[in-house]
Amino acid sequence: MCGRLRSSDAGKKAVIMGWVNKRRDHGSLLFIDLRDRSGVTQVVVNADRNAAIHEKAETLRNEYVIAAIGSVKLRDANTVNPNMPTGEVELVADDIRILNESKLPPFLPSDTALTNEETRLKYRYIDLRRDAMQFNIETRHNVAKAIRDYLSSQGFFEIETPFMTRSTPEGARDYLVPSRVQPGTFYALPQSPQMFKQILMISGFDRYFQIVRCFRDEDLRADRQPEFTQIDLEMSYPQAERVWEVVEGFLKAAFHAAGVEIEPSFPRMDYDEAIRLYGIDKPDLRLPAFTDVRDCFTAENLQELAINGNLPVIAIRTPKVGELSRKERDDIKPMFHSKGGARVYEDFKRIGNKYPDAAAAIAKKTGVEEGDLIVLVAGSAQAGPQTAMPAHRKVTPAELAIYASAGLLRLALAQKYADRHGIFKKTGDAAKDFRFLWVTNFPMFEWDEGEKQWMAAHHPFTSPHEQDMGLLEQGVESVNDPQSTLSAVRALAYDVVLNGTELGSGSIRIHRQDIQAKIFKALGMTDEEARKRFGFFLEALEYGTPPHGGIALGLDRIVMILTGAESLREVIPFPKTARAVDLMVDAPTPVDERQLRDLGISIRKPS
RNA sequence: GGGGACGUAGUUCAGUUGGUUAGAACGCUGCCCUGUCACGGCAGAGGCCGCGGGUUCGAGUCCCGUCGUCCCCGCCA
Repeated sequence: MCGRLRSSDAGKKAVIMGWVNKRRDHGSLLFIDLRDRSGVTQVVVNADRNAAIHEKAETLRNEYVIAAIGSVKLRDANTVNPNMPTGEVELVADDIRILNESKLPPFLPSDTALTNEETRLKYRYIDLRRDAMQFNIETRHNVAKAIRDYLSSQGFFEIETPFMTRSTPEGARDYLVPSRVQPGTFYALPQSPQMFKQILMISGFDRYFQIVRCFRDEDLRADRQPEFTQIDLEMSYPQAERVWEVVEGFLKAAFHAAGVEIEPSFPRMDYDEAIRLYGIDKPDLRLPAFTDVRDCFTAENLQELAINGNLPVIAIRTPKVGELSRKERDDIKPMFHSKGGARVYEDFKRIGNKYPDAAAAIAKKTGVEEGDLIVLVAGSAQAGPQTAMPAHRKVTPAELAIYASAGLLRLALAQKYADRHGIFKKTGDAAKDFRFLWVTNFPMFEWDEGEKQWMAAHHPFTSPHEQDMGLLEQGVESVNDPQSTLSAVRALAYDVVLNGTELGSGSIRIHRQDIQAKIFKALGMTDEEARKRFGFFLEALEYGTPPHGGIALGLDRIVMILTGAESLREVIPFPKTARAVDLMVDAPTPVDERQLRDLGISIRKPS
């Protein structure tokens, strides 16, 4: 209630409770800013009016919890504070009750400079009192509620699935939960409810959703936590487009709940095109696309520069960076992570001096403007042997190496010079600030050079394209061959991308047991192995499985983008550090020998 | 597994070429102050310079190791 008082409440009696945000002591007149989740109101205590209350108010300290009882008064015109929503009124205290005292916290919620994250995480309950965190958590609630309401209105049932389930060796590492009743065996926490939601389709709940925690034991990033929340959904008999409509619908509702009006439908792009234009399968459309400028050079130019002219020569344009100093140019090279022999030419001026014709052609083709930075990425003329070069794929591995290296550099440059080009700054125009994209037609399989076998690019339950069934048939006959036609099989898989962040990923699933068997075979699994791992699921597929498909979106990431947060930790109340530690509760910890004995577990000491 | 940044008062930071007693702001404590809202004034307390070792007459500063936080690559069906 602290933040709700307005001039219309003037004259009313009020009781407000909250934390002492700030005390300003003027001797016999003192002011208390009282804070709760709704905001801050100024409480006035005057010794002339009530000496006993004033004396008590003088003992108040930051973060004490108090009740202030009094009447709401319009402030005199010269004491109105236009910077706060409650600034036209104040509460004149008739009584102050100290509900609880507080030790001096290591930092104050009202501090302007942000304390280091280690301290914030250890004292998370203090950190969460901050305005910004209260706003993030409130936004999260509003977004989740809007999605629940929207999907419910579209006939989806929210159905829970188990957290203690079966370990599947594919994909991310599992978090394991030992069984006491059956020592030596383990449950796994779900990486996603994938198989359960498909089984729900087989069970006749033709529209399912769940806002559900998922667990993956992999290394963390700013946008990756070991436990995270997905908006998971699945529907029967859909075309991919129908799934997209549903997603666009709930995202519109979710963004509306956060005060942002977006207008579906979102643009669509083939995976191959995303790679060619942006070097990544989650393009940030706010930044310029690549330009392939290999035709701007003569054959002699390319030879002198030791560039392979049969591979793309990528011009990365970063707008409005301005003239770079020698040192700034030198700093570009370390930002470049070369994959498969790709090389960077960061000094475009030098190329301009040596090859003025080429530079002019490049400038024209990229549409460069005054102050834009151009950096070239190309393949080495002495490129090593192409070990895996499926002829069927539109983008070959050698090309991919160049596109991918350039894609990472494009983002790194845009990040580094964000202050100069200002592209990431919010304009207030949702169509510019939030660039959504569907990326479609992912490859079904990717060749794993280490394991010497094909892996599912999405997951093994994804349906191949109807037109590519022939390639699948042909490909399963040579599953150990990186040149196999499996490379050309497209999946009915799709990602929804926002500003370069993958929000979610889904697919139309396989509903026929014979095709599922072929996929497992392509992945190098024998019938026996497939039965062992997924037997229950394969069996279910044989009892009248409807065609079905779905998607899962990261709730944390959606809220992160909506709130402008720099990391997921800002939108998760109790997150973990980069080493997957909870600094507040201090987890994980060793456990008692007795607990281990019950579970039949002994710890192998790391050597 | 690899690369990088950081670690100094409760907090945010400064600390020169290695040189006497390690500073500032905010916060905190006490006193003063009747219209402040980043209130103001006076006085004061507060330091294992992350930890361990080394070089040196002398280390916050240089070297090695280690711990912690953050970012990136790998990894994340």
